[in-house]
Amino acid sequence: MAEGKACSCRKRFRGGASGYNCSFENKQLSDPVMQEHYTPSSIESAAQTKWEKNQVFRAIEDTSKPKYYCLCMFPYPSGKLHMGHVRNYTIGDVLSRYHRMQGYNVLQPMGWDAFGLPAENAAIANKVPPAKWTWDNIDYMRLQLKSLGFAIDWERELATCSPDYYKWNQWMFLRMLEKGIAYKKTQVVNWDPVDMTVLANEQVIDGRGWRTGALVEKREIPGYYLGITQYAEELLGDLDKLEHWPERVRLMQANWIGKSTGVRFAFPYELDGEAGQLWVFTTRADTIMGVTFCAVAAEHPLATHAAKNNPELAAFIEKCKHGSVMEADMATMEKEGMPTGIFVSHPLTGEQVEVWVGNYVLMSYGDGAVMGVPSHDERDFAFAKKYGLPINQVVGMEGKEYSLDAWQEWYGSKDGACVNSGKYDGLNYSAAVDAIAADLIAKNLGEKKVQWRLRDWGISRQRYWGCPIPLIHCDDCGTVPVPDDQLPVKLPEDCVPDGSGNPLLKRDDFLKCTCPKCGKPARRETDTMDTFVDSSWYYARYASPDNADAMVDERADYWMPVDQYIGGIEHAILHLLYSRFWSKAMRDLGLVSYDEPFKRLLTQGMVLNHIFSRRTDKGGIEYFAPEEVTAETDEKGRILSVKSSVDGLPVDYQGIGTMSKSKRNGIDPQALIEQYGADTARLFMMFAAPPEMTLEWSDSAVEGSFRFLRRVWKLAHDHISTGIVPAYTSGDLPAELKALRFQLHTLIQKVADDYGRRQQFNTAIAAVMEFLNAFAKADLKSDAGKAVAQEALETIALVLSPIVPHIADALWNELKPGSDILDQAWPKVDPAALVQDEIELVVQVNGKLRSNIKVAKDASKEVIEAAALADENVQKFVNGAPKKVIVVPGRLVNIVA
RNA sequence: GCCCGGGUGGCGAAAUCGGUAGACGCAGGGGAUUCAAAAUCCCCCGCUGAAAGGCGUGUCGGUUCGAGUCCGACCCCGGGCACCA
Repeated sequence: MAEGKACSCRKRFRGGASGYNCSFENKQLSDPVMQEHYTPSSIESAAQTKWEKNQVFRAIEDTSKPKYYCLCMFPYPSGKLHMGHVRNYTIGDVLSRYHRMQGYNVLQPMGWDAFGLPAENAAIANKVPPAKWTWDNIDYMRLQLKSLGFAIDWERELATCSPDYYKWNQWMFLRMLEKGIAYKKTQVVNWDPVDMTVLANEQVIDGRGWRTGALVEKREIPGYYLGITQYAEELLGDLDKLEHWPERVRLMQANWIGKSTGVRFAFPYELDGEAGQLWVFTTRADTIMGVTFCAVAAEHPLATHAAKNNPELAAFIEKCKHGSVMEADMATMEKEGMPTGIFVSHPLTGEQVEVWVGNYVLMSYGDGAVMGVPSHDERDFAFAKKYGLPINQVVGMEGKEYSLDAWQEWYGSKDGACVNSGKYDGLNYSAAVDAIAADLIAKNLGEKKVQWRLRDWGISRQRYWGCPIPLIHCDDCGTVPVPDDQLPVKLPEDCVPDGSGNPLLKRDDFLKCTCPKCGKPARRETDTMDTFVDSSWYYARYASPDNADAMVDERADYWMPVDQYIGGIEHAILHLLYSRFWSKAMRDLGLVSYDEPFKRLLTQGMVLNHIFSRRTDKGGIEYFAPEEVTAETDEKGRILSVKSSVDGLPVDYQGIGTMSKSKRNGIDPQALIEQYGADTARLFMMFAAPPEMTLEWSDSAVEGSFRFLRRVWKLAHDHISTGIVPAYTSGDLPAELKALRFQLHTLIQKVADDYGRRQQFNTAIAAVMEFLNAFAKADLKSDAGKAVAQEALETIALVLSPIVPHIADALWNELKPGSDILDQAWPKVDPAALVQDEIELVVQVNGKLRSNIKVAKDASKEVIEAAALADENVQKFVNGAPKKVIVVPGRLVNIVA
């Protein structure tokens, strides 16, 4: 059903597009004179129709050219494009079109990250099946993307909610199951006791369910995990190979993976006559002599045991089990604990140490228990102070006094040496760790261990709108994988979730099946996969989107890895790490041959806008779009108070944040495109800020981008209306034209550097604007002037074409009739144009700018120094002989007086 | 709380390797053109000062002939924190 839908809408679009393509050709024939005014709507539809008709962006494997696979993160089909999408896809389009001009065989595909929670929310709100809502959104957003004129190969379009696609999620999951990469264990989820449903983190607001307002509970349920930790070492090590990734992303991933080498050791104990061991992990084994307590997670077996005859402790444990599962909440909440009355022996001293239950100890990290060294761990220090536990200093630093009054930074330092630690006294950090580890190992109570912060990836979701996990539950055979020839397990597309649990549980036609092993009636798994699974390999599927028999084929060997990946910085960790892991898993199954899927990464900054909200009476949050509120501001423009324009009641201002559908603060680019055209929208987004930086939305500057395009059009029109001529190639020129050509050819270099190496487009645009200012001022009426004007205008069309392809196409049609700008190579720099005789240097005295001097390009240091000292203005600030003169070739002279 | 970014005129920003702070644009002011308006073109536009000059890149301190850029401490804003995508 999903597939049929996709096909029909593609046909619909093509039919619609061909309806107006004849107007373009008619205009060419009947109206050979260039329009005086810039009219984006006709220019843009003409260019887009031509591109679509000639299929110019179809990517075909061609080993005679270097390939360039340029990929933007595919959008979630939320309904409309927002400015973040325009930014993302324009960056990708500029890079794609630029590389095409540089001779690459370019692939730029597009698809839809089509499973996910918002479709279920929409279903709850509007009673529309998620499938219909999603496919309708895709149809609309595809049209929006097409109206922006991106050089996309639409033949490769995919949607993750199509069974053609998610069949391979299921197939891959079964292979991972066979290899032991996928496995089952319990997971902790947010449970809404009123709706009897699992909530996503974003559906929990201040510990309460978003719809019911009920206090959310933590609940342990079984789920499937992918063993990403099996790849932890490689995922960390290979970060070094990703030299074209931003350093900050590699850093974030390395910290996330979090390799720490330490010691895992045990506190022996005897409980009800039975011997046991409480295992903990620490990176600070050197402080082990300072242990004054141990803390275990609420779910730890010792806690459970102690709670049996201790109702107070049982209540505390119950309280710990409530509340959030989010790390941010865990880290900021008040650290609380309660003693269990159970004592364990210190493994080295034999001293008795009491075990506490701590709400800050995570069962999922390490062994679910930690040693407490309040003297040298800030969290333990606060905990000990709160509960009056002893604090024994065991690390000292020369010249530093240990005081129990307040925590000091150096207490946690690894730069000190052991004190009050018996035979370990005087040892530094690493020597102490080694000695203590050796002693623990000798006692059979410890081991050196590498601990990872990275946890295995839980992929089970108790939700409807996702890829079904291909398993069958049989009373006799247990959990049985769905055989490959029965894939895909198709999701029924007519369900309408109502917020109270997974609607698949009510669908007998989905649930009921026969056991593949014994043939008896059995029940299908109703959990679906995390949508990060869908996005972990779509980039590879674009290479072979039509293959019904294999996940990927040999065409992936041609296109992969992705040469340039572009997406929001918010994906720096999870999506990119999961994709890297999935690639390696595919490689180990022999499906692909690359180790890393993305060669070069550009992380664009988020597009931000103001967020307005109000509490609902149930304790949930209702968001207001910026146009639905009126704000009062102070003289500096800061928001003081906000009211709803509808009911006039106060609204909370939540500050600035990323544009998102859920927060209702997105700006729809449609109005912008309709008013100014796609080229202006594209130009403005590229001009407003460098791609990596966050961008606070403001629509006041759009006008300037439009004005610039109109100016380009007018200058070209003025030139063309007096007759086009061959572009200048060689011959003597007057100084003014020489200077203009110097600027033009510097511009070609500058823009190529900005597009290709720096990936910074705002400065490229500024450089073209600067050149255009000079061009407009120049006198180009002579024959030589006209030839240079032709050369300049052709060059401007070429260098701007990646950013504003429609106007560039139209200008090219006028400047070089009979040829297509898409077939043109990047303009060549004329070395003769770059020759300069004189250069200007800045002269500073004591680091302060005092003058400028002109010297011959190759003037010696002595000549430059003399010229600088001879300068009238410089002499005013220099009395007598200078102490020192610094000459920076080609830049400046600094005289130290 | 932890990890990662960012902070420069009224505003978006530039300064790419430590070398002219504010390119380019928006907004604003003045003028030209026009019967008028739109559009366009020209000039001004960090603060201070009559000028010479002085001050100025979140705050405080340091390194350097020279710091927006490097180092240390702090403040504010944004992103991520594993079930939003």
